[in-house]
Amino acid sequence: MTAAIREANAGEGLTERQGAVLEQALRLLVDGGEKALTTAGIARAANCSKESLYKWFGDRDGLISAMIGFQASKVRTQDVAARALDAESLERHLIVFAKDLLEVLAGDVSLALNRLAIGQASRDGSKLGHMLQERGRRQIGRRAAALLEAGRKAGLLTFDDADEAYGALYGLVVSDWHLKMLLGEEAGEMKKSFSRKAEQAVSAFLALYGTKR
Amino acid sequence: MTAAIREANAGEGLTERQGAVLEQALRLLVDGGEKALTTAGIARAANCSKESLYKWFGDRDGLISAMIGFQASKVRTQDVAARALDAESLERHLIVFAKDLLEVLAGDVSLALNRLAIGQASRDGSKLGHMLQERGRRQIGRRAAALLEAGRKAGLLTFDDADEAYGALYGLVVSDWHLKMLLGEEAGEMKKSFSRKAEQAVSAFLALYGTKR
DNA sequence: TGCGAACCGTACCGTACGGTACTGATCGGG
DNA sequence: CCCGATCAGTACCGTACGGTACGGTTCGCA
Repeated sequence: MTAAIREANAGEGLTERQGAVLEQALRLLVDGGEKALTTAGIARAANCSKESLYKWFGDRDGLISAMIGFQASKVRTQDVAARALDAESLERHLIVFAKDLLEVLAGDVSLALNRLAIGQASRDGSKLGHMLQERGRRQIGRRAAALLEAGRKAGLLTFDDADEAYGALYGLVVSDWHLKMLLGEEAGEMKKSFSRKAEQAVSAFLALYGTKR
Repeated sequence: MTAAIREANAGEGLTERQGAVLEQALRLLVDGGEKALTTAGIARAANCSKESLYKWFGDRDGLISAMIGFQASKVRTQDVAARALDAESLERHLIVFAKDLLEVLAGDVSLALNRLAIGQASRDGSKLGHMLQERGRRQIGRRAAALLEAGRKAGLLTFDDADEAYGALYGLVVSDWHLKMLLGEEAGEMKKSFSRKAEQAVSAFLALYGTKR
């Protein structure tokens, strides 16, 4: 935990103290939503002064941006070694990917940050939205793209447009669950069905884009 | 327009004046996001007094709830006549449904209300979220369920769990476009590809659940 | 014509937030 | 031992919002 934070700080050019402050800010956001994310509240929760907040992050928007960057740099998606790929291991990797995707999207920090960015999308020219897409989504997208490409190179998958294939995989896996969770549907019950959901989605995806059946 | 609003008012128990006020409030929300949705702003835009707003809707939350109900009752999804369904007409109906779904989700009022409900999901116990799901989503879901059931009865589709099949259709059609739009991605470019996207999604869906191929 | 209800416009109040300024304490280096 | 920098804690300011109260106007109705 602390090691991951220290690495995140290094990547973002933050001191350990600043990282701890951002951690508290994320906790406030997760617990109470955007309304709870006040400068006074953050200062109180993190035992720092408001003046320091403004010195370190400029203003409230800068602090929110730093929170997104900080959280993104904590999540590292390891690329799967793409060698020795057969039909069974491809399916296994796809299922793992699908479960990871569902669990990332259902994470409370991810949900809180997405809610925050969506709530500000109409006023800030979607700056936070782009940042969230670039720092969060794009990472896991690359991992999937690499996996799909490896499957294609191994003759296990067939598709012309990789983006289209990824879109189908994403849709089959996520469907409308993400939106339901963003709207506040209790995630507790859902999480137990993630495994089954992931297997079904991958099975359907392979039926569409696999070469085997 | 006015006829639709009058009908909406009747369904919601609103006077024409109140409907006009809600219309202005929706316009404010679409143009400026939640920040622009102030009681003073609504009163100014609708040429009414704040006192009337509180008299009619109770408080700000009541007004927002009324906005959701008002908008939902304006959109009426006509059920497709399910007779004389062959493979080609089923596909045509599915494509129309897919395009309608994408266009509804991309509508600026829908996006604004979803952003508003998502932004409040953490503080109000997802009351608005449930309302949006019940009044908006559920309607179009029923239309799809009826279509799928008709296809199954006609021997053109095969599935055990209708919800699962609908989830797959929804995911294939929408993928991550809805989230991208909620995050502020410009919808102008996207809309032109809705037709192609709908056809591809339906084609994939039929490959999964159709009996023909 | 007179009356009362509804309502617009505005002024008003309490509160809460973003951001700034000040004070005092801690601490490392010369 | 002192100096400068950093920072916590707090007080403070301007603003904007939700909600309420009040004067003036319109309009239906008896």
